[in-house]
Amino acid sequence: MEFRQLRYFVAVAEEGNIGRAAEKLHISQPPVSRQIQALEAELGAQLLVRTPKGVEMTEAGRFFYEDARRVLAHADRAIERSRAADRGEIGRLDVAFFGSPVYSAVPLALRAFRRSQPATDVSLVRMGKRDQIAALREGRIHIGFGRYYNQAPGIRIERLAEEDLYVAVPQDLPLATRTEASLAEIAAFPLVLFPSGDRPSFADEVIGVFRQQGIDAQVDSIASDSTAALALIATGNRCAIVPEAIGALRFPTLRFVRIADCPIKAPVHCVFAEADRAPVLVEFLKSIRALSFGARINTVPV
Amino acid sequence: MEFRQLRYFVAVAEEGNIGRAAEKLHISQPPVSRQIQALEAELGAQLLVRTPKGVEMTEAGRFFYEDARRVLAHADRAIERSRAADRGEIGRLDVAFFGSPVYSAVPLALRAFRRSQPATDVSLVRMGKRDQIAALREGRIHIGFGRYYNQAPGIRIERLAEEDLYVAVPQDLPLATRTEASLAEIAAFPLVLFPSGDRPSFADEVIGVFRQQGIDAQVDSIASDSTAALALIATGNRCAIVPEAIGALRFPTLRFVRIADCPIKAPVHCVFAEADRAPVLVEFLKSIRALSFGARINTVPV
DNA sequence: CGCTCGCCATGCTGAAGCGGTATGGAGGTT
DNA sequence: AACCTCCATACCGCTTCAGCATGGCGAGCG
Repeated sequence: MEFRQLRYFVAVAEEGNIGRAAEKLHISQPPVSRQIQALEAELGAQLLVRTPKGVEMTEAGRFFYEDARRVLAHADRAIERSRAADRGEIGRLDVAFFGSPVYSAVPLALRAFRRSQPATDVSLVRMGKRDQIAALREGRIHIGFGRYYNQAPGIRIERLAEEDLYVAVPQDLPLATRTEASLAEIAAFPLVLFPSGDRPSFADEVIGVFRQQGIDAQVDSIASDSTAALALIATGNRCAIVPEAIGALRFPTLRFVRIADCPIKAPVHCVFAEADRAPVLVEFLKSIRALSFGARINTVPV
Repeated sequence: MEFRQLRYFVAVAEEGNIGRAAEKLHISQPPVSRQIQALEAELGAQLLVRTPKGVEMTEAGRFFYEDARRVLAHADRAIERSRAADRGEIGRLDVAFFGSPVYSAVPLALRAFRRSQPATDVSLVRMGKRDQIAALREGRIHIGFGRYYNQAPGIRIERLAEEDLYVAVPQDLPLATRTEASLAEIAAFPLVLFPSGDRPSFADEVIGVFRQQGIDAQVDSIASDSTAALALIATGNRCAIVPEAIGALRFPTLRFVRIADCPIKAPVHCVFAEADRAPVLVEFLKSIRALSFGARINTVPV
């Protein structure tokens, strides 16, 4: 069976006349007759009864007509869908994240993408940074979000945004009422670092800042992630250096104070496989590159 | 787009390797490569990425693979359905009836047909005998049931069954308690005939019987149909000659008494267009010809 | 580092299928 | 009875397909 035969048959069925159908198909009449005959022969069923006025469908013909139309329509849809998939308009984008970007850059990026490609699906999983690289290599994810990545062959790292640093302090400390604090003032308190796990991490950056400034910071503990760190601080008499995005976590007994003399910012990076040509990824990258993350992230926390 | 391309692509997608797909398709490798290329060119989308180990589907390829499978399956179903329709296994049978056969032969016939071809649909409409002939000619119905038909060109009339005649009498007449009655005895009462409308009819037959026997029957009235006739009789002091099938109508104040010396029976005929080759009709005729109507119709009425 | 192997793409050839023109045949109409 | 309409058939180029042989590319191995 061939699509040609379906198209010819549908035309004949609708015209009730082989000659007129041939005209509509912009070919001559004999090929239409022959293709219909071949079709009937293959089915082993008569589809049309030839009358002096033209043709009429048999019961088998009526059934086949309905199906033929559906098959043709289905085939057209298949073409359109594959093109849409090629353009990144449909399909699933698999995204991984690690750490506090989940509070800021990740939702902004996903929202922008789903707005530009509303027919796509997005899956989002938490995944350590090393795991993200492995998953990218195996094609399990298209893109990962996090703060600090090591260079890796075949993996592209792009900086999306930078966030100012804040210090998270219990509300009963005098520092909590200030609008700004200096690193030296912060160093008076035991410091909670995070996250534990893959290096380098935000914890390393924070240590580096104090070292660079020649300030002797006292490390209280290393929490697994920012949430755990804030919970620890809420026990009192500790503080933590956090990226602005953490302000999204509104612990009732904590305050976030801007660090006045901080020489660094907390970056947000995305990682993806250089060789990945998945249209959804291409479209996603377009949409996040068009985004201005800074403007929205820098809404004042707390 | 061609079915060949869909089949080739599905094979390649499932094998992940053009050469192995070609083997499975029992052709050589180059045609498969070329058809896939042609498909990709037509879609304007890359479906496969060529790797040293074989091929992998792109996102567009995965979408197209799913659709291609469905299109092929749909096309196969279309073939099967048209064949089934050709065998009379699916489709709709349009049936008309007139008069009391609706109480006996029609349900038996329909039941037998739906048992042998359970996937078919049946529509049933009441229609006068002349209308039936016209509807047969225009293809609006496949078959009609009734008692008396005039010969008509192109229309085939087949006798299906014959029913004994009974007299319907009010229960308060002495006749009502008898097991048999003679035509002469019946003629003592005013007679309700039916139906009115197209001739010849059962009313003509009943009149003919009395005339033939030299009995002077007294016609009370002509009812539109058997139900109306029975309702009239229930008013008292009248009776009607009815086919056995009418016994299905169990009016509480009526009795049905067998006619001892009746020289005729009431036939049930079906009519259909000689030229009608509709498979559902062919199958329906097979199933009713295999039926023995008599045995079941002659269950004792009342 | 070069060799080999596996896989896909390409060029060429013979054969099959498709569409076009011309024509025949059947049935209904005037 | 002649004509008309419509479908089927015969024949002819042309396109397209499958097969064969070969080339190119990347991965894996010695």
